[in-house]
Amino acid sequence: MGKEVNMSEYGGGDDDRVSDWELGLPSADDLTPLSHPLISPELASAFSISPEPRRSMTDVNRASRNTLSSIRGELSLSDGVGFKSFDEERGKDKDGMVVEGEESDPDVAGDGSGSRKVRRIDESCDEEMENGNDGGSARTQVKRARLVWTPQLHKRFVDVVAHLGIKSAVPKTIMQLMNVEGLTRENVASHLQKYRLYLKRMQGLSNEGPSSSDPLFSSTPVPQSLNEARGSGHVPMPMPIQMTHPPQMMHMEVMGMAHGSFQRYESSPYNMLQQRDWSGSKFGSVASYQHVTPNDK
DNA sequence: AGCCGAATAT
DNA sequence: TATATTCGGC
Repeated sequence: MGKEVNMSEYGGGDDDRVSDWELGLPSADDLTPLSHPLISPELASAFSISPEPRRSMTDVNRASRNTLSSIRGELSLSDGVGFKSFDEERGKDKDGMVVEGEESDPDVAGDGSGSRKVRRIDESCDEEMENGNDGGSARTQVKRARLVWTPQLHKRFVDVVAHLGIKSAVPKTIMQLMNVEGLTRENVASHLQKYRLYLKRMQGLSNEGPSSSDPLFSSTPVPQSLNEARGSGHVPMPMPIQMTHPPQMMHMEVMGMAHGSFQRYESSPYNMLQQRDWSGSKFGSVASYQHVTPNDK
């Protein structure tokens, strides 16, 4: 159930890569045993912290699958919909996971190991508000958490847009090519809107007239038939995006952050810190959903 | 109907 | 500010 991914070979070298990758992993002895609680039960109960989500082997296996699938090119946003199992916690599993601190949380980058802060662990159940409506449709749409455009996600977005050319770079197409599980057209549309404004500013600021050196405006014909890639149980192959030109970006620290900068995507320390070599054709960035605390109750 | 893009909302 | 949602046009 769920989703079957036809994992025939993509390139063939994947297994080797994974093996290499595994060499770098800590041995089982180095890891904190699953059974070992990070917070003592007393402490937990004292603070009304939910008593250890208790990771089972099932959980571990699932996380493992997620990681592997992202390695082989399938991105996925931690299931935004419906389920929020606790072990999907941010900052944990999934290799290059970027933790976006919401509100107050200045440390993030620091510790690579050890103490993960215990931040507001609450609301074990906030879905399902009762609907006193009469009649019938019991469809309660669970609200998705806000998508956080991590540098990796954004990079993929930019790559896809660049390779589509400005013309066919519309939300639906972009979404399809990005091939990120859970990413919606609306997500992309919203981001695209902002991105276009950003490009417009860049264009107007640097020099007048449509610069043909900008890949985005050179009307790249859509490569192949990227439509029709769906319908049949065909596994969407991670698109081997390689850019003809480096992404159009400049360091704009000089102009101050008032204008121009598209967030800090280009210079995020996370990039240096934990970006593997995405060069080539494999992708592995992961985005995270931020559960914006709606309202404490 | 579905998608897009701008405007507006959170 | 970043992202979501709404709204009008196609």
